[in-house]
Amino acid sequence: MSVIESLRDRGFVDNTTHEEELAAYLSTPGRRCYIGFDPTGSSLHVGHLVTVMALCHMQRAGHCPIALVGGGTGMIGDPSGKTEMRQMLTPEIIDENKAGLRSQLSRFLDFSDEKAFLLDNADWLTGLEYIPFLREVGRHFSVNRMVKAESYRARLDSDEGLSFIEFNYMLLQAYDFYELSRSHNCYLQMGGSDQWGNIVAGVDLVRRKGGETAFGVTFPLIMTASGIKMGKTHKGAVWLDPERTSPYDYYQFWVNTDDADVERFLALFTFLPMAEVKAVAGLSGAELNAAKAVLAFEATALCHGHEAALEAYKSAAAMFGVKKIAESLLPSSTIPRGGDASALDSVPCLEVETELFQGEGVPVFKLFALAGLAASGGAARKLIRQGGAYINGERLDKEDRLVVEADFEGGEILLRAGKKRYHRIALKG
RNA sequence: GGUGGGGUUCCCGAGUGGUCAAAGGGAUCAGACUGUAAAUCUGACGGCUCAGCCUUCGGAGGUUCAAAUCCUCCCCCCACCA
Repeated sequence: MSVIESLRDRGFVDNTTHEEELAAYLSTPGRRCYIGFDPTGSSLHVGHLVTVMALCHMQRAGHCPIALVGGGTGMIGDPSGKTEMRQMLTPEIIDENKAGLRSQLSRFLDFSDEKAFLLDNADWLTGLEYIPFLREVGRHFSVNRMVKAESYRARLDSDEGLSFIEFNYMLLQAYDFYELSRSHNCYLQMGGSDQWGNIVAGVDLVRRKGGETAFGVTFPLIMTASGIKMGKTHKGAVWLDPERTSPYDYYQFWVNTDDADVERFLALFTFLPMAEVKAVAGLSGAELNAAKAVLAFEATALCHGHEAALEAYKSAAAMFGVKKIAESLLPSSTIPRGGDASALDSVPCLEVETELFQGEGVPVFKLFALAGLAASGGAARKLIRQGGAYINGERLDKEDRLVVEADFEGGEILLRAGKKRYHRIALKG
């Protein structure tokens, strides 16, 4: 099975340009393909994962992925899929974000020995000169057609309008593709479905300027069954950066996957064989729940490593109970199947001075606020009032109950807010 | 530049002098039910040192015992016209 077929099978493909030629292009190993990443944030989040996984699949299939950081285009801002104008980024912030991107991508891709590249389009975009650019690139673009592109139309119809700087985005992204085709022999660009217009513009430009065929593939926008953009939660994005979203929280994010999404997500976000993934379709109840654990385990292992995944798994087992995961369920997964030892190590922990708990002690609601389980002291009080706060497994009934040294078991206290959020408090020293 | 319409608590959106921390919906949080899911029901939902106090309705002043609501100036947004 070719990569492209395999990607299609796993649900990655939304649209492609000239399908047959593309399949032929990819039948030779070592082909280059690229995806652009906006350096608008210092960390990637789950919403980027589809594109990252696609690059992984390419690399595993023997091709050479290029992650293109939009250091240049980031100074413009892509209007696609945005209802309002982007904030322009300063070069310093872009630099910082680039560094973060690189470290995260290298968890997924092997950048050694030119097996993959990380490039920055600032390298060729910032030096462009206006008049030559217009003469060489601009003349290939029909404003009539650009205006019809989905990415612009939404903005043209909106109250916000479209600024001229953003209108140029398409030309620059198209130019990227042209540049990569020449400098890196790269003839395939992939991206989210909102990038279709930009990608096609690049394909056209490569043809017009070089007379060569280039290809484009877009991925569907992944929505959860409840209709939210993948990776967005109430709290904002689920980050790939362990500093921002701990491996434990990352694991929990996946465990909390909607029933209806499990099979689809296993296909997209793990490398488990499709034959096994498809078997999940018929499951329900506890079995389906076990499949979520596998999904969480595999996804966490990919992003944070096997060790971290194991820890998150154990912590979950400690708090929610050990689940038996049948040998026959997704057998390729390396998730522990029996009920082995559990650990709390990956539950976030806050160290506090011992003195605080000597004498009077500290009112519990303050601890909840301190640990970040409640946004403020007031919110913590509310939580307790509603019966959603626990200390060492016991439900609290008094907001200002004082916590003293004697409450610590083995130097630690386990706080719990609601059903799923835990935090440890440990004595310092 | 002209004319008209707007800016309300996370979002949408009521509210035209006191009864307004401000209707209703969404989102969120908690509880019940479950499978750490969904759906449903219940409660919470500006802040706090929480039976009380403090701060909000674009900004700054003013009128009034009392203003989100009235007046003045300013800022910003939108539509149409230029």
